Formats: sequence, structure tokens, C-alpha cells
Amino acid sequence: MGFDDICGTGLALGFGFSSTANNQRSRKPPADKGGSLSFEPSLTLSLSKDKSADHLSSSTYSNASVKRERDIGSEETEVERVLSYRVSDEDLDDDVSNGRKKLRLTKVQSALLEESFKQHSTLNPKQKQHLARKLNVRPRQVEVWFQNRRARTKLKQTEVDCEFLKKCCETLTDENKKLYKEVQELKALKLAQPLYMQLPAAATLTVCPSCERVADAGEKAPTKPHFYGPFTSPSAAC
DNA sequence: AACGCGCGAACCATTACTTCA
DNA sequence: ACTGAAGTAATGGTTCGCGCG
Repeated sequence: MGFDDICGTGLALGFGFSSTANNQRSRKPPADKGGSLSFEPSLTLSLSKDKSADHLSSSTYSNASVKRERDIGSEETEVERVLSYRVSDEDLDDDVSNGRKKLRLTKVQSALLEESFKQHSTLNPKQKQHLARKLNVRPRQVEVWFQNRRARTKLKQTEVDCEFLKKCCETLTDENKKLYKEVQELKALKLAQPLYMQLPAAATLTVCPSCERVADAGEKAPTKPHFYGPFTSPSAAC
């Protein structure tokens, strides 16, 4: 997404996203065991060739994943079910033969997974095995859950970042418009009064670019005025 | 050292199923 | 009872890093 030269002033605005979850495509788990995912939107405001980038990162993702009452019965019965739930290779074969079968995770299972995800968003094989045993589910299920969870986190973060950047964009567009208007006004002023001698009182504070001497309206005119016309070189005036 | 190959892990887009308003 | 939307478990394909011959 980009906004190129909105007001014709040579200013260009653009933004995009780049992930820094160990460079996103890195298949290795993050070095830091926290395994934090961070997605960095980059906001770029460029004036012709000059380019600057600002990396932003926020983590305002609110966890709303376990919000549905998906199971009947009390927590206790659920725990029992978690602990009695066994998945074997035969089950896996069954799934394959019967087509896709969706096993809804229980509240307790989801909560445990969520808890684990808070600690590290990626799992090494050992952690996966351990968690799978703890939850009485297949390691593959744990893996899939984490995958989907990461995807959800990323989506939420992208939404948040997008909102933020939209606001940035609006602000910058306004700013840009203001500056453009100012430029137009100054241009108009310059055209209307080609000679600096005709400048109104507010603009009579002049600086000679050559000697850098400031002269205001009240000051006695120097023997040789430092005024110069639009077609004369400033340096020639001194 | 360079290369090709196989494997495992992670990601992504998509599908399929479940739940709820 | 039906239906569409939202949520999410699962699948298939792709890419990458690594070890090995």
C-alpha cells in the first residue's frame, strides 16, 4: 500500500509490513525461548531521493480465543475427559479413512495450550511431545494448534498495525496538504510582489544573504541599501 | 569445497467442520 | 428449522536449513 506524491509536492508516503519472527522464513525456532513474534510495519515518508523508515511494533493483541462455551458439564468432568482422552495411531488412521474429523479441544486443553503459548510461541519437538502427553492429544494436534495460534496472533497484530498506520497516513496527508497550501501561498505572494522593496511591513526584516546583515523597517538605510531585485544576484548587492 | 538429495520444521492459504445469533 | 457468519482444527503445498554421501 502506498501513497505516492499525494499533493504533487514530491513527497511520497508508503507503508508495509515485515516480520521479524527470526526473519519469518527462518525455520529454526527463535533463539530466545520466549519465541516472541513481532511484526514490524514500516512507515516510509520519502522526499524525492531521501528515504527514511520508521519501524513500529506494538503488541496490543487481546486474547479472545477461548471465549465460547463449547462443552457441556463442569470443569471437573472436563478435566476427566481431558485425562481420559486417548489418541492412538489407529485413531489417526481412522481419521484418514473417514475423511476429515474435527476434534474440538476442550476448554482445559485450550487453556493449557494458551498458557504454553504465552511462554513460547513456538515449540521444539521435546516441548511438543511433553505438551501432547500432558493434554492427551497427538503431537501433531499441538503443532497445528500452535500454527493456527501464531496465524491468529499475526492477523490481529496486522489489524492493529494497519489501524495505526491508517492514522499515521491521515495525519501525514493533512500535514502534507497544509505544507502544500503554504507553498502555494508563498508562491502567490512572490509573484504578486516581485521586488523586495515592495514587501509589506511584516516582511521588511530582510537578511542580506551575502553579508547576513539584518535590516528592519526602522533602521536607517545604509548608505548603500542591501536591497536587491529578483533578477539581480544577491551577492552583487553588497 | 561444491553439489545434490532427503528430511524435518515452520509457514501460508485454503478447506471443512462447529457453533451461535 | 434453517441459514449465514465467525471461529478454528486440519490439510496440502512450499520454502528453508541441515546433515550426509
